[in-house]
Amino acid sequence: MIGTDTSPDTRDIALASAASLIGDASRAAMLSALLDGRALTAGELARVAWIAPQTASGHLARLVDGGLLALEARGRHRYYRIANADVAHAIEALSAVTPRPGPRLTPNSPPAAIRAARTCYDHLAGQLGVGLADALVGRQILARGDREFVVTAAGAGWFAELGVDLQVLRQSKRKFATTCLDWTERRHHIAGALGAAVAARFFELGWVARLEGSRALRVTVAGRVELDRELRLSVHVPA
Amino acid sequence: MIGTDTSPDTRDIALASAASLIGDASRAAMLSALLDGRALTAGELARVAWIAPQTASGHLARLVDGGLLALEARGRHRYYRIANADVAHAIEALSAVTPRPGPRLTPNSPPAAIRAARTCYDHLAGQLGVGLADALVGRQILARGDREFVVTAAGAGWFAELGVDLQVLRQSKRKFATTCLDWTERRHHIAGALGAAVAARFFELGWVARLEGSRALRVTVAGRVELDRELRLSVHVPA
DNA sequence: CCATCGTTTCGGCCACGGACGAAACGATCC
DNA sequence: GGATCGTTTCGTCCGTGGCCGAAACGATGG
Repeated sequence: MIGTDTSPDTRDIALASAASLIGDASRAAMLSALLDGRALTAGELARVAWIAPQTASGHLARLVDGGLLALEARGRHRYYRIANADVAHAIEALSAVTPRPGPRLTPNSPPAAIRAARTCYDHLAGQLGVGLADALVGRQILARGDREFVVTAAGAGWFAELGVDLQVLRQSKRKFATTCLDWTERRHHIAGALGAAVAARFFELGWVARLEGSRALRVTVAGRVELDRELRLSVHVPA
Repeated sequence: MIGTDTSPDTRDIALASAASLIGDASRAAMLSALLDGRALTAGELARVAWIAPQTASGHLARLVDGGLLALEARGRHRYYRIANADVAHAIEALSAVTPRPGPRLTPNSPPAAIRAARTCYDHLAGQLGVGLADALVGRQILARGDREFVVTAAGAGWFAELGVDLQVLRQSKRKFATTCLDWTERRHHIAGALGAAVAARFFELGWVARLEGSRALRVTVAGRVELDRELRLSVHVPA
């Protein structure tokens, strides 16, 4: 016997409204494009979704109103980005549900490039992200906590060498170094302020570069050399 | 510059279609009612969502077709349940996105009962689930792996005493003991075959009981006594 | 066999909302 | 100031989809 006469739960309509915001092809395309944590302009998002600017504008307003996107006006451009990590996580989780179960067709596994290395919101994910986390834990630069990573005493030096200022990161309001479950690898990688800072340094140092029009990353030759030298971390390069 | 002319990605429409299936008030109510892993009949689900049976039937067919629900016909009843853990996880993640950000209204925190103890798909969650996982790890009955829990040599005896046959569980096709991130506690609890078996034993032993019409659980007096005796685990009882 | 019950199929109504054209708005640049 | 560009607002069209009444279907039970 089920709650025989529970009136419609407000929690359920919250669920439904969030889902229905994502559940439109145009909005899904835009959200998907924002999933790497960058902020894009309304016009760019309109092109991503193949719709007219005024249509995109309407969608974006609804997404902001629903708390899924954050808006930052800069000059005559308006930059939209994913509002917070919860939203990113929900979208990732949704894309993990198999459209059609059973022995139907090929499981439609994600392209090799995106499994090898990508950004998740604003930090590194995929085999690169997971491998990095493992390597740092293995070298006792990080310790794996319950829901977060901790920088060891010895590890602080390593981050300083990398050019990441831990003091600054700790002052931010953001969680320092949370664990984030990777949807292709099903293992944890480093999120939070530390994860974002490390990813930023990797870009600055030219160790990784974006594959255009995708969240996938390419590990550069320099990156391969340095990651192997620093951490004995070898990154598989997809064909 | 964004992927200037990437044609509409099939991955995006998969995301959109999954989300739009959840993004209807009636379907959300039904899915929410099924989140504890039970199988309910079409009629029950119609009452849950306050719609006519024929309307529910249409919704349910679409959910099955979309791979979100599994269907089991038994006599003249048809039982629907959540298709797999990925779907349950996506729904949980979606309900974690705050409908309205910022200092708008009350953060609308989940009711105390549901934070204290509930089922997640088919295993224990909330403070009870997280506390249980912590206690088992603390007593070295379980070891916390990267994406799963492992039963220690000493721990096997404890599960035998509880009445959980690990041999049988290991033969199932299902993952043995995965970690599942709890959306209220933001910490891991025990999912997979082991999580389900432990939850089932807790019900059988009368340690927990369902609060009717909800996923929330009540820890019985017997359960409190035994959990404290076995694991020094004290469960907070909400007012 | 007929009655009943749970469920699904069919048909039709109606509304929500996504699409774009046109136009207004606001910032930037000359 | 005037031209341009990115963006939003307004108005309108139109298709998708949720809803229910009626009826068919299939299993159960007398």
